[in-house]
Amino acid sequence: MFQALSDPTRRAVVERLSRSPASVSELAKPLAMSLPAVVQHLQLLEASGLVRSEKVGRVRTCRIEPRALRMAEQWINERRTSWERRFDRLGEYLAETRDEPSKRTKPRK
Amino acid sequence: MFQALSDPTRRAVVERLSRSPASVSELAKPLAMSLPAVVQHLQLLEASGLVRSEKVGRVRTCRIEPRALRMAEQWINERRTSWERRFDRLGEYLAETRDEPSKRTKPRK
DNA sequence: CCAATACTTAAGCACATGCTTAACCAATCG
DNA sequence: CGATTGGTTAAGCATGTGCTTAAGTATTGG
Repeated sequence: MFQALSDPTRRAVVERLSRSPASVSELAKPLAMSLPAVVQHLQLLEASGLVRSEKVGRVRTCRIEPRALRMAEQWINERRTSWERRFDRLGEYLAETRDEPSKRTKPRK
Repeated sequence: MFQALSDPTRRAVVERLSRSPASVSELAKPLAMSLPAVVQHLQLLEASGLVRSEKVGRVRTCRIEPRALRMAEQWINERRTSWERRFDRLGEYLAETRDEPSKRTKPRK
């Protein structure tokens, strides 16, 4: 999924789709590349779960899948907050042990 | 930055660093690859701003940079909420126009 | 029905990526 | 000191990625 978001073209597609669903050729229009190239990107986005699409008649309409985005968001959030919590505890520890030399020596185990 | 997060090894490193800072060889230990390979991943992570490191003596200590994570998180969040807001408005529209046939015909243009 | 539209499939190619090994440098340790 | 530890640099290689063009296949408007 991060794999899918790692390409600028695909992020542009996600950005476009975050506004409204669109057909393949609508998505391709602003992108300086051939239509098959765009389709390949869409296949990857769909495989990653970030985009869903369905074909009616001869036009395939693509829309974003917010659940996948939410998962990616959550992964990052967990790592970040995990670190920040640790950082906060360290701050508290430093505050507590300030001017307390007895607690500053040998805090290990 | 998403580029940096697109590799499983690098996500593992971020995961490890989200718990606590670590030296290069500590990071390398659980990874089934040579040390230079790990260093290359670290260089990429550092170039992306996700990780910061400093060398004291002969050991380089790496730590996570939460600001970069926050930015990635925010990018995803914006796209997701943009879509969900649109979705909500559509829901309202449908609710409003329910049982109002005059508004349901020819909404185009 | 015929042609235009909207993709789709397939093959191929250039460059990026993720490794490897070998050789090297600089701090420590005994 | 000389050996070890912790990391760095460089070169090379296999595979992956992001395109391309060419040649399809359905659908649909006139």
